[in-house]
Amino acid sequence: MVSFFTTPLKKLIIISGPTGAGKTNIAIQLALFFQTEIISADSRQIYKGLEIGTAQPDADQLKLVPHHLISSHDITVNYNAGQFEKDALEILERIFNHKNIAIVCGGTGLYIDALLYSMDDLPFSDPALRTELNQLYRDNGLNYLQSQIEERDPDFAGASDMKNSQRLIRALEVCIISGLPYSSLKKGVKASRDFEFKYYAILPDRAELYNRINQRTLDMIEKGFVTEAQKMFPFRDQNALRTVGYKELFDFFDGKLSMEKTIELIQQHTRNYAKRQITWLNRNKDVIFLNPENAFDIIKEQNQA
RNA sequence: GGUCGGGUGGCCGAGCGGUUAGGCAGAGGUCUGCAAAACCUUGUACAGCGGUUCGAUUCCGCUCUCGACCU
Repeated sequence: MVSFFTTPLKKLIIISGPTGAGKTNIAIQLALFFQTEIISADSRQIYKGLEIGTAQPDADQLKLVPHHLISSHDITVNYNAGQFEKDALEILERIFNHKNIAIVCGGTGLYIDALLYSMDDLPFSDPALRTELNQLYRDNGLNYLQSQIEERDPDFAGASDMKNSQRLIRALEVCIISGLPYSSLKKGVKASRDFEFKYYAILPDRAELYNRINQRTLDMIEKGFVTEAQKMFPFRDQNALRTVGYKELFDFFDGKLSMEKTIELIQQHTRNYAKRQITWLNRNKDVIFLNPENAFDIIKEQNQA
């Protein structure tokens, strides 16, 4: 029964979409319009020192609107989706204390899903165990991981990730920590959130998107991306630096690539990344796709009180 | 003009008388704590024309073409 005294739910507006679609600007415009704050959902913009290469909002933009989880972590930190879920919920609660609308902006689909739909209560990864499993994989190959999984979690063994060492290692890790099969712990039950959301994806047409990506790469170089990457060179083994742009520039520093080839590869790999993001968004029926041109107006209309 | 090498799918690149090279790109896809990551699916191409052969991308000849060297 609908009550007159039901307090209206707080609302979360998600601005996602592939890299280079123009999310940042739209999110800032919306934040200004709704007088609220932005939580970034980007697995790489979270790191300090990657300002140019991950296209973080610049100083002026950051002054316009309060941002969260931008340049907030040291590059030696191993951040992850589970942590993001916790952090984002916490920040969101603070924002909702005095605002009715909050904005999440970012292209890391897994992080957004974690926030919106929650993750099962699986154990976090244990660094020591993770290192050990990585070592075992290096020494004994994929076959070893596969046979371990077949033993501990036959149901998972039927899944399609049997050639994916990364997923195999995580599954094994969960089996070992919990003493239970990984697949038995994946309940797939969505936690209920005390806010409602609108999940938008900014999506230019493919040719336009690729043009933007190519141009933006050139702009980054112009802004000093090479110098920024040089500073990060000593940290190349950190997960934070397993990132499009930095990887290619590291090869350039190693003398493996010409600058021309480096730029070409950065553009190409960024396009590949964008395509994967689109694939991710496509399968989610909550996602509302919008053109960059009219996205702001439509979102404004759909969310005005 | 002569000699010697080469010409393989959008690109790189093996190979061989009869069997799928492979990689990259492109396209599509997977996705529960590394996600800008990791992984999966997808391409019948051998310069052209003749010849040899049961069979030629692979052998021979010619043509075209690229490169190197010589005159």
